[in-house]
Amino acid sequence: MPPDNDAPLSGNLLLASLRLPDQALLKPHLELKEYRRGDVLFDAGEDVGHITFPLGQCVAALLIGLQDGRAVETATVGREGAVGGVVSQGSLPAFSRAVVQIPGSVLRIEATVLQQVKQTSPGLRNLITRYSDCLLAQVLQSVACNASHTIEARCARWLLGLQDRLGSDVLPVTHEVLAELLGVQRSYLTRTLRTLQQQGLIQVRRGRIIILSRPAVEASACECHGAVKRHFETVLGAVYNASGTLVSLRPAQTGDKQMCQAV
Amino acid sequence: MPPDNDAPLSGNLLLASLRLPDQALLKPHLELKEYRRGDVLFDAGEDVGHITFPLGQCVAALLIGLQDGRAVETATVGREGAVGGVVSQGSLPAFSRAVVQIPGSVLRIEATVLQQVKQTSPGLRNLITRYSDCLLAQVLQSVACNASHTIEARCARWLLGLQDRLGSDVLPVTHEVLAELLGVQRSYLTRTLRTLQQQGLIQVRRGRIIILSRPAVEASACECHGAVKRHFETVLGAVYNASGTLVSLRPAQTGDKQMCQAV
DNA sequence: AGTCTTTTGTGCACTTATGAACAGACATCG
DNA sequence: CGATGTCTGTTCATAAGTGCACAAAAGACT
Repeated sequence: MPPDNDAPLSGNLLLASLRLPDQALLKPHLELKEYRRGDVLFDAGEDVGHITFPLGQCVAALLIGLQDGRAVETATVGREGAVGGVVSQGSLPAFSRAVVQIPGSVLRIEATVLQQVKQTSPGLRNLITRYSDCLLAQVLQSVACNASHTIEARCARWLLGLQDRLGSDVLPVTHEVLAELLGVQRSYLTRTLRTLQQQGLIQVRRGRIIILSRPAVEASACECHGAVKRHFETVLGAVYNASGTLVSLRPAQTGDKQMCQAV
Repeated sequence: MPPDNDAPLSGNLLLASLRLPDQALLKPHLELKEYRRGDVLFDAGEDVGHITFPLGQCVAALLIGLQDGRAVETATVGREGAVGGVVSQGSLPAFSRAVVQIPGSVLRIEATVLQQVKQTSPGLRNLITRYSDCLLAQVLQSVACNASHTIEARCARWLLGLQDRLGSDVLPVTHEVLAELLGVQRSYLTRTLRTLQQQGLIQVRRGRIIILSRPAVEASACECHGAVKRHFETVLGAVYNASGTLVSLRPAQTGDKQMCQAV
């Protein structure tokens, strides 16, 4: 696996937000890979060898497997983030499984190498800390969401989240897959989607869900999507376009450095 | 708030697991405080000024407030952990609210000071990173748990978690409070507790729940409590006594250092 | 075209949980 | 002691979601 020096760092918003010198530090170590739906980046209990940065439309999910065989999604990660030892720094066994949901390409770097580069780059340390905080926020919100909100609201929330990451109205997921991720019954989810369709919010097609009116979907969704989005804005300087899609992260600022000098 | 140099570091398992030189670094900056039930350590959106280490039986909860006024618990933290910018390093606005659930004393340190001390102590950096990972694990598991498990199972899980932290069979909580934390209806929770009592697992008293048979409660609980406990064991070297209570964390090891040199 | 597989739609019995209301029990404090 | 406030027990109607079974539709493949 020879490092790919033409790696398109700009395809991942975290990497793109780094200053050029920091990007240059990482570039020689980044490896470009393709993944297909269902590919497992790492499994619970395994050592996380690499940090993976999804590019473009690629989306991965962090899953927690339960005894009854189900595997519930705890976080979604697209080109706005990274997967693998983000918090644990890659040196601890993973608690969750990471699975590719929407196929695409990624850049990845060996966890140990990333640690070394971090030593020399306050900007990188700062960025990863801020992203860690956003990842935690996402998960925290989901705890409350799953405890309190209806399947309809959670489903709408999930659709918005995927749209943000894909930048497309056409979401390539089956009812089956979505039901599993949400941890609910497939047949009930079908009915829920049907309801949303009848209200004109979405269109259900075999293997894909098409968002017709994002504002209407937002109205059906719980507040959780918005709450997490806001945290991404304040902490990572996330910028969204008119249709709600995440387009960039604010580059690291001088003031930020201070935060992570010690880290 | 003059530093308290007689601070009983041993009352918090994280602090106690530090080597003596690291403890000495922190000691002059630690402030001993008392908290009562309901005291708010910080609120969502606020800057987190301090990292707080609960001592003895003191327990705090991280809450996510929802639009309908409810506030659901996303994590419980007792003497095994710390609250406040654990992941964000205290330099970012909090996403959750931290509220004292079981009164008691804590040690706390200013976030900026902790950052400075971390610069000089690999052992401390390592410890906090490992704890961060465990905190995340706890939250990840709760996402799946809230999506999939019945209130009865989740309630039993919660009772076990509190017992671990208190080291006592008598849990001082009202139905009202517990229902709010779990994000469920109080009247239904009362029924659930009644069921558990009829099975001889617990005893319900005004303002407290008494665990009669821990093994039986474990059997009623979902796997989530065990899964998180196991992660604490592997990552923090948590040690439990015969009755299941968390008694200590493995001191930092030489090999661990490597992990966080960069951080 | 026809066959096969995957995905979606729907029916039905049943369980889990909500929401609201109210009575009774307990504790505490003057 | 009696008054008061907080907790707990229970009821009832209703909503939300499960679990299973099977039919119908949409693609995919010869």
